[in-house]
Amino acid sequence: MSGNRPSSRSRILAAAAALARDAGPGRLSLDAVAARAGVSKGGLLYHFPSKAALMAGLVEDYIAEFEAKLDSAITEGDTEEALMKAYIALSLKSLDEKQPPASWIFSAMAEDPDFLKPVNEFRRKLLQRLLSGSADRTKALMAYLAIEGMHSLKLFGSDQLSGEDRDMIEDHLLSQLNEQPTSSRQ
Amino acid sequence: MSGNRPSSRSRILAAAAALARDAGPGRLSLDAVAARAGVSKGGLLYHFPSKAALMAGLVEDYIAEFEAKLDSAITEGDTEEALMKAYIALSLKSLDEKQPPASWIFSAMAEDPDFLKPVNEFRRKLLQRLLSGSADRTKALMAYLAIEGMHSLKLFGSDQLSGEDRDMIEDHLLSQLNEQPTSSRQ
DNA sequence: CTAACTGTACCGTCTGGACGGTAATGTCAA
DNA sequence: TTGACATTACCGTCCAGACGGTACAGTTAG
Repeated sequence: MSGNRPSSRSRILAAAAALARDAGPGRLSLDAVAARAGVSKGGLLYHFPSKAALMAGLVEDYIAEFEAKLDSAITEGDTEEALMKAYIALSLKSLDEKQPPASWIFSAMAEDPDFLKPVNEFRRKLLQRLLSGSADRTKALMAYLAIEGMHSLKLFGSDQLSGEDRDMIEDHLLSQLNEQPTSSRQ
Repeated sequence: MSGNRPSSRSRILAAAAALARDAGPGRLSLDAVAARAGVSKGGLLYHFPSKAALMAGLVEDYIAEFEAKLDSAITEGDTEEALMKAYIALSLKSLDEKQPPASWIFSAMAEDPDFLKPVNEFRRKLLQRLLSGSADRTKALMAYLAIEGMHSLKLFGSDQLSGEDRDMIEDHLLSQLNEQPTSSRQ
């Protein structure tokens, strides 16, 4: 369904994301996005016939990109634990580097919280896979929540965690994978 | 600085929070808030002379309320660990019950991310206190991040966690408080 | 010929905010 | 006690600008 246009579509999406970061999530107007993408407003509306379509496109690409990275990080035949390992590495990498936060999420949320439903659905399935592949449910939940927490801090522009703290957490999460479960009930 | 007005000011704030939940964070207009609060727009502008002032009021009350609850939960003379215990209990309670999420945060974020600076600052200090009162930095960080993660899930309207999962996490977090630290470096 | 635009001109709606007015309550000097 | 004035707490109206979206004629590359 999603075409593999190399230039315009992705340039518009990138411009929208950059604009939400630079100008603030509330300043994400069609005019501003078009200007930033170097495209006329008519051209923007050609690719995304409404603002809702733009938001949906942002969400779609966001999920697809993450899924692709996750899939490529986990080679076939791996154990179920490999998924958790890949998820930890992938998340921490996106957190660690100077990669900017996905501030456009706030734009989508303000426009209509339903735009984020596909993301929630994706995450729900991911958590299920993570849990089913883990011997200790509590530890797996803690890992997932801690990563979610770091994403949240990043998203809200908080710099409460130092690089060393992040490394500590990563070490901790990875080391937990190679331990036997402690009192896993059910 | 913040007066203890019993009716109008707090009614407006409550109306704003309710409206962000019901109509969506992007629909938080002065007109809508005024109507919901049973006040004319002029009346609203009397209490909050600009939309920015409204947002600041929301943030201020949010922090003050949380701080008050935290302070009242921790009696004087308690050990440093009591703060973490109180924080866990307080957070989980606000997560567990049918208490609605603070969706107005998205409105504030869309308007201007700087509105959330006081919240980040408050949280930063809280984390410092939490860490300084903890023997095992990694465990304390994990606890903080896991709670942050649960807050994030709630805020984004995700229901990935069941009530049992939340109870499991709470048990885990509290049990961690009564254990000796494992390989605390530095 | 067609797809992929550009550019311009609009339109209706919503929004923050300014403004003037007003009723009630309080203050205080003569 | 009373009259003059000040403050508080609003109400109702108005407006300029921004916004999403439409319409359409023209242009350019394959």
